[in-house]
Amino acid sequence: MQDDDGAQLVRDGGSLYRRVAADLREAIAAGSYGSGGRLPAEGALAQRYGVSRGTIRQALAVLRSDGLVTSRRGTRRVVLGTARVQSFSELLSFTSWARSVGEEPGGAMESLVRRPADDRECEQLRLEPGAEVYVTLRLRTLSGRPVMIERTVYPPRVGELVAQLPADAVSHTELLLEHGIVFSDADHTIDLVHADTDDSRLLGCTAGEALLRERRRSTDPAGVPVEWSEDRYLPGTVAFTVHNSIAASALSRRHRPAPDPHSPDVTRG
Amino acid sequence: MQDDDGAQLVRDGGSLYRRVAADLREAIAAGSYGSGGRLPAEGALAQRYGVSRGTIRQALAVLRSDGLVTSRRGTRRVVLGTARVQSFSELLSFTSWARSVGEEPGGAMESLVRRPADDRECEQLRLEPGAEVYVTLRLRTLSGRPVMIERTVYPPRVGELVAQLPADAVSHTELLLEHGIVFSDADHTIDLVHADTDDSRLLGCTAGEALLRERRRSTDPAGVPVEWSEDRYLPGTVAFTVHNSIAASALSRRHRPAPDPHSPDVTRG
DNA sequence: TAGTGGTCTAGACCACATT
DNA sequence: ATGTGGTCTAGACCACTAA
Repeated sequence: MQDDDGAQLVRDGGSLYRRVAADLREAIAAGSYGSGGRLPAEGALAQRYGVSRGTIRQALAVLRSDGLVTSRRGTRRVVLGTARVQSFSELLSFTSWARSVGEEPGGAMESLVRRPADDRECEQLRLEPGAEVYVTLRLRTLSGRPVMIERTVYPPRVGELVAQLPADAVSHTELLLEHGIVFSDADHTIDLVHADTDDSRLLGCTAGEALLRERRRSTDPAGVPVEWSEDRYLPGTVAFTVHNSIAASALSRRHRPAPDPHSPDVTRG
Repeated sequence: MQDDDGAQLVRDGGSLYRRVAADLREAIAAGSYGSGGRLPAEGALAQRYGVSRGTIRQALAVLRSDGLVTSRRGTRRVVLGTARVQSFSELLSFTSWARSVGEEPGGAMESLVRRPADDRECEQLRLEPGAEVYVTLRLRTLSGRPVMIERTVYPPRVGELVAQLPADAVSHTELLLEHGIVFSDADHTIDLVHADTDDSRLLGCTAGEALLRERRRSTDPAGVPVEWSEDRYLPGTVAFTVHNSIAASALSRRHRPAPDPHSPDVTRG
C-alpha cells in the first residue's frame, strides 16, 4: 500500500523494481484500482515512487508476466486479476507447493537404485554413454493422504547426495540446495497416463486408472541438467494453471503423432 | 545467422529488438553456439548489431522467456535448448496449433444456444446478473479424427458474431479477429475429467473414460472477457508443455481441497 | 583482478487510443 | 491535440563469477 506521495519502500526485497512491484501487487490485491480498473500512468508512478520510468517499467513487466495487468500502447494498464500467488519453487517442489496451500507434505522413499543410464536418460541429462544414474521412486502425501508417485533420475553428482538423504526426507529440493545444487530452469510436460502396478499399489487406486502426469527436466543456473522426473497424480488432487498473453507465452501444446506405435513415447524435446 | 561484423537485419519483424531476437534464435537453432555453449557478451552483441546494450538485453529477455538461454550475473549466457516454437495463438487456438504441427483442423458445431447466464458465468465473463450468453458445443478433429470437445461460453457482444458463423467454420478465433475481437490474454487450467454421455458419443470413447481437460478464460487487450471455454481431449492426442525459470514463471499448481463434496468445482480464480 | 550480467538513470522519439 | 505505453540510446555503478 503506497501513500499519496509515498517514497517509503520499507519492503524487504532486494532490487528497487522488485520492491515497487511488490508494493503495486499489494495495492492491486487490496483493490485500490478495482478489478478491471486502470493503473496510474508510468510517469505518475515514477514520480510517486521517486524512481525513473525505466524502473517502473521493470516492475510492471513483473506484474504483466504474472497476469495481473495488461499493457498496450495508447492506454493505461488495466487490472486483470486481483491476486495471484505463484513462484518458481511452488511448481518445482512438491513440498513448497503443499506448504503454500496449507497442507502437510510427506515423502517416503520406496526405492533408490544406481545403474547405467540408457540412451534416453543420457540425452536428457546430457551424460556420456555408459554414465551411471540414480533412480528414485517416492510416494508423496498431503497430510498423510497418498497423492502422487514421483520417479526421478539424477545425474551422478546429484544422485550421490540424494543417496545420503534419510528415506523419509520431505524435501529433496531444499536439502540439495543446502549442498549447493540450485534448480533454476525447468521444462514441464503435462498429460494423462494409466496407472501401472506400482502406481496402483502405492496410491491405492486400481491398475489402469487414469492419472495426471507431469514430466519435468530441471537445470541449474549454468544450464546443466540436475534431474529428470516423472510425477503421477491421483485425479482430483491437483490442477495446473498457467497464464499467457499475446506479449509473452511459455506454454504450448505438444502433438502426439497419433496411431503410430513405432516411435517411442517422446513428448519432451 | 549473423555475420562477423553483421549489421544487416534484413528481417521482417517490427521493432529492432525483435529482429535481433529472431536473428539470435536462428543462430542458436543452427547450433552456432552449441547446446550448452555460451553466447557472446551483451556488449559484444551490441557492437555486432550496432545497437545499444539495452536493446540487446530486450532481445535476450525474449529468448530467456522462451527457455532458450539462461542468464545469471557474472557469467555469459548459456544455451539451454536449440529450438522451441510456441506462440500465444498456438495455445489459444486449436486451429492455429493443428496447422503448426501439420495436421488438418476441423470443427463441427453440435449446438449453439442463447440463454441467461448463471452466477458462475456472470462472474467469469464479468457480466451483470441476468445478462444473456451464447453457449456452443463443438467437436474438433485432426485430419478427420475426433480429438476434442469444446464447450464455450461467449458474452453477448461476441456471441452475436459467433451465431452468424457457418456451422462448419474451422477457426472461430480467426473469424472473430476479422470482426475486431482480439484475444490477448488467457488463464488456463489443466486437469483430468471423466467423459459424460455427450463426450463419449461425439468422441467415440466409453462414458466415464478419463479425458485431459483444459479450461480457459480469455480477455481482449482492454481486459474484457471474450470467452470462457472448456476443452476435453482424448488421451494420447495432446500434451501441454511449459517452461519456467527462477526468474519468471507463469505456471502453478492449483490445489483441489480434497474429499469435500460441498464446495463447487472451482479451480479457476 | 577483469569480465559479465543486473540495475538504475535521463532523455528522446514514435505509434497508438482517446478526446 | 493530448496523453499513453513502446522503443531506443548512452552512460553509470554494482554484485557476482572465474581466473
